[in-house]
Amino acid sequence: MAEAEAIDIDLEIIVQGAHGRSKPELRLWLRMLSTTKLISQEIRRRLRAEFGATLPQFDLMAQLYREKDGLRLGELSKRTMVTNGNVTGLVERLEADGYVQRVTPDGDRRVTVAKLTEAGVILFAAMAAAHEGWLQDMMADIDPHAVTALWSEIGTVKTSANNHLAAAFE
Amino acid sequence: MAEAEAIDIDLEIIVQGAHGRSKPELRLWLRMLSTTKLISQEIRRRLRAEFGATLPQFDLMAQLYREKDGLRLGELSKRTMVTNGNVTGLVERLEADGYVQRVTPDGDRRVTVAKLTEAGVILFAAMAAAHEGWLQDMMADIDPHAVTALWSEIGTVKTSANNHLAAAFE
DNA sequence: TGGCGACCTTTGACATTTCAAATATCTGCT
DNA sequence: AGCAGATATTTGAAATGTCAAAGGTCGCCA
Repeated sequence: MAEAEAIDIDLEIIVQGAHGRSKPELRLWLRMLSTTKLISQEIRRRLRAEFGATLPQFDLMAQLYREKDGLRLGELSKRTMVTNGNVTGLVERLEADGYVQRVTPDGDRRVTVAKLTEAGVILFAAMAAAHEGWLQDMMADIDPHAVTALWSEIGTVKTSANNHLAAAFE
Repeated sequence: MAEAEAIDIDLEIIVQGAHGRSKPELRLWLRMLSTTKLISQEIRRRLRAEFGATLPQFDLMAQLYREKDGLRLGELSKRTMVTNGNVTGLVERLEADGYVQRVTPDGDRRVTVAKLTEAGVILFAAMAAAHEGWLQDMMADIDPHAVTALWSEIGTVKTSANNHLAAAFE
């Protein structure tokens, strides 16, 4: 299958107009976006193939995994960067599958707390181990120093972006 | 509104187990993912607010913009990294809005070629200009040298990932 | 010339996504 | 007590996303 050649074409050919050259910020963004998309899709494929799970489910379970007491849906929403309405459905399906359980605490009946079931803990532990391995595999060709350096540099990107969001004009 | 504080919590708190420390590759991945998500969402908000358009529509139009003769849907699918089935609907809606036109070439009736209409060209040009500005804004706090360096380093990430995809075992 | 296999797009079933509006519940103030 | 405003979640509509299967069309070869 001529699947591989498709991969190099990619999003990076976006915008940068007929004129040709585009601003470095735009180039960087397009490369970040296409790289992230590429890796995400690979992870999604493998999660599906090996565990029958989706990436959003994995993300959600990851948050619950490190909070044994569970999380309110609003907290889950913030941490997964997913809207409230979306969390509702995600949790619903995970509950139907028996990996997550919903509880309403006594104190406040507006609140719903989601936590992993035992089956959920077991499944997630397996997925997390595989997931980490996949990443090491996919990043195997990168100089280890570069990995750390990149982590740090991308931190500045994130900070900068955070400081220039239109929404949060408090 | 306590919107800003949510942003720093984020995906990065994924996985890395109860044990704490996680592999550098995983940390890098989580940071790339959360940063990309953050910026994507901001762009989506602004596209919607200022142009009533969605990000996938923008992406698709970007591809068509630089190919005046249009693209076959399969090509569009590869370049936007979106599945075939998805492209069908995307193009359908853009056609309904009058920004894209579908044509079946004489030679091969299996093929559908999509191209921007005049209205599409005009709209996209405006969006692209704004889009580039938003990115420069969001990346304003980054050292310009770092922007270029990052672009290059992320290239190695992309290459490495590409070389370790499970799918393309040709 | 008939048909098989390859190629291109659409369709259908689901899951995820966002936004906005609707529900429920709680809190504090009068 | 009682209600206004703040909080928390759900719902509903529309778009996007995947995958697998189905539909056409084409090319080639026996």
